[in-house]
Amino acid sequence: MVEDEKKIAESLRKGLSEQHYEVDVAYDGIAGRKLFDSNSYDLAILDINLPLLNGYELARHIRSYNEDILVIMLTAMNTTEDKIEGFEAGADDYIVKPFDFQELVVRIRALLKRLHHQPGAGTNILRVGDLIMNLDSKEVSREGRNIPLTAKEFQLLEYFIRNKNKVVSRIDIALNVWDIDFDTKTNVIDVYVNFLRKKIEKDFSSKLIYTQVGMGYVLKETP
Amino acid sequence: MVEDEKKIAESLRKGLSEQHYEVDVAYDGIAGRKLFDSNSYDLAILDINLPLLNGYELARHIRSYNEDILVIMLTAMNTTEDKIEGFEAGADDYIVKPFDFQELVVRIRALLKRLHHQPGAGTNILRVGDLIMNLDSKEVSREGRNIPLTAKEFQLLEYFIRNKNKVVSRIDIALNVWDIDFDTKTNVIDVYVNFLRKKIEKDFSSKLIYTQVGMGYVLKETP
DNA sequence: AAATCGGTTTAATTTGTTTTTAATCGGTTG
DNA sequence: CAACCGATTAAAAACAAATTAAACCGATTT
Repeated sequence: MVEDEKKIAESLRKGLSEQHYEVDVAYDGIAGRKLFDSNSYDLAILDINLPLLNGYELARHIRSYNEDILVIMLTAMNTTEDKIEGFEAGADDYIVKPFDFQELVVRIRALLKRLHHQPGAGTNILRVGDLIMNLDSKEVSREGRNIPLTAKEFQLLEYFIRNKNKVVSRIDIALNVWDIDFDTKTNVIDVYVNFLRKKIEKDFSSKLIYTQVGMGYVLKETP
Repeated sequence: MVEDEKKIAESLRKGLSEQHYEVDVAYDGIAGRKLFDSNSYDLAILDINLPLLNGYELARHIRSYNEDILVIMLTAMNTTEDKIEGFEAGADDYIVKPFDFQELVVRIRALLKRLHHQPGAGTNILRVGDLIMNLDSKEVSREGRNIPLTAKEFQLLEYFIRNKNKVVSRIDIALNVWDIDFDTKTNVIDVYVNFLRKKIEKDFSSKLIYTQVGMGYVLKETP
């Protein structure tokens, strides 16, 4: 928590400790930044009007180093513009003072429940944009249209989806989809990528599989 | 969105559509539940005082069926008890009417950014000043603009970044990026440094790669 | 047991991009 | 001012990927 009004800081720290949260407190922006740089936190509660470095800048600093840390802005500044700036700096929530302590606690809980929860963990469905893969029924569809795939095509696509936005090399693919070692002699992978492209891209409006010459392939949604 | 006041529902639907969100609307709790049972949504916006089935119950229904769907309560009920009940029913955010439409939009965005983001999937990112290199997606950007690099250019830049502020000799580069021994006959390195400079410095305000005559090159941020 | 079928792999060709070479230009230094 | 070092450019060579057709393989049918 970074909060320069020591009374508020202390009462919050006490309250949160009682809720079994571990809290470190800094009283100005620079001290807050130091804390974040040398520790590993789940969540940050930031005032905006802080000495030395304001809450927006501190939020941006935290965001640039770690996308996972949750950020709550806690401030008296209550115009919509302030809130928008707060969220743009990377905040996950924005609470206006004065506020009820209980509300802070439930909002913290709501955020933390998302932190270590793997989205999609319960389901056997993978998706990238409008492409949907059902791991149980082994069905794949795009724009609602069903696309029949063979076993190898399905495995390859599953590998791509599980590594979406990440360039995977032919060696990665060979190892994980074909269980073969480094073997330059074959071009099965290229052929299968071509098969997949024909089925999941041809007749559709947007590309999904991109070639990075000399590096591999990457499956990603067109923004 | 489940909202029984048709005027509000319609104006929100219109506004969100303009933000390129796809929105379905129901005007009572049971109709809302039907929508969720037969569709696959990312996010729900729920009023609390709804005919037939109230917002808390609907939120609980959604939660029991899918932990991933984000839920925003949007209601005139503004006591702390109401909020706590909303969050306990599984809400991710709670907005009190009347509210500014812009605030709703940024809060939706803040939630959605968490939805498909794999926490802990520590993104492999290197940065020097405003230059950002993503080792997973193999993307490089400066000042937010994307800069496509070829495989060798990428490897060379990665080597520079990993040795930032350090003068690296051509021999170092040859050894680490080209896997070749000291071979005066070639000038590939000079050519590639030139390629890089064209892509990451030309059209940008500051230099990054400096030549140390007789010693090598150094990548550093201009202070 | 042969023929067929779907799926997988190999091989060869075409196409496109990247990498390397080599020659020239330009500035700095002894 | 010439020798040297690096920058720049264009063209050649090398390489990587896309595409196509045909061969192969195993399961199933005839």
